[in-house]
Amino acid sequence: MLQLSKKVEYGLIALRHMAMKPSGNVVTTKELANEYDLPYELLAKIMQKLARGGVVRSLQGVKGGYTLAQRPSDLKVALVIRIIDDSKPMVAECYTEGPEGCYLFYNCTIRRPLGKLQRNLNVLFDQMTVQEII
Amino acid sequence: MLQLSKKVEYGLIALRHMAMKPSGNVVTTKELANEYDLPYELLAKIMQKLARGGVVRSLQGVKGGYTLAQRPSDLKVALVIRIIDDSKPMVAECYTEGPEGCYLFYNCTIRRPLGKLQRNLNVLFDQMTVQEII
DNA sequence: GAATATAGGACTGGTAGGGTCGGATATTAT
DNA sequence: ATAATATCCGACCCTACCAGTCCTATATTC
Repeated sequence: MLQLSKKVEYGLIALRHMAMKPSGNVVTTKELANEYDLPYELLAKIMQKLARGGVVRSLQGVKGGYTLAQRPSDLKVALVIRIIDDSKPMVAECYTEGPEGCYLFYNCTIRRPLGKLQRNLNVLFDQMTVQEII
Repeated sequence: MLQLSKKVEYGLIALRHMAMKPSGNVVTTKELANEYDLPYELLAKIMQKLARGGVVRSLQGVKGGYTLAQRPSDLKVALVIRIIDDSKPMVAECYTEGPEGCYLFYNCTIRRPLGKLQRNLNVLFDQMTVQEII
């Protein structure tokens, strides 16, 4: 359906929330889940991914939580998608791999033309930062 | 994963094929399936949808098949997606329905910002025609 | 050491997408 | 007429993926 996954949505909501607080402010998953009524455990996983991806910094322990590891103006939406969904936002899968990825590869007549669309899409996601979604 | 469905891909391949033939040329599903090694029955369904959607004209019977019902330069990729997938290419589902569609609606903080991205995406798909993918 | 936070593996359940099958209908050619 | 060949269309399967849950381990604070 060509649609962002809920995970990405939740991730963006969380990052936006953090971006609106003063820099360095610690936010817990619980707090986020309550505030936006998101499933806690799922959100927790997302935050962990964002932490592994270097987008947020995690602090363990009783006073722990997450802080933004990058300035919102530097944080590209494309990166968030890549981290959470383990993939670039792509129009067709054939843009990742070579001939192995798609049995149509040589027969596929729309790969090249769709590339144009793909590039435009990339630009879109690569330009938009978390700063802009505040 | 934010990716075009295979159905849409197949549909575009078919339409491109037809667009390259002289106008009015009749093409059968069988021919298309053989040429591009696509699953016949699935492609047949897609062609039927395109016919119902007014994108191609169907001719039944032994000498039957499909012809383009619109000039390739008029045929928007967005329309093809809408017809085949029964949906607009959307970033988030909340852009279809009102508050009923999404329980987050009022809490959702990214709807408005994502709208910008959505509009850009719409422009992309609305501008690109089948003519351009030849 | 109790409380509370992240870390992360395992599992479930629903749904949509890709693909298949069977039969009905229309048209042409023999 | 009837055989051949095309679209039409409903029903079905099956697999993969996604959202969501559960449970346990680990780190940190008080």
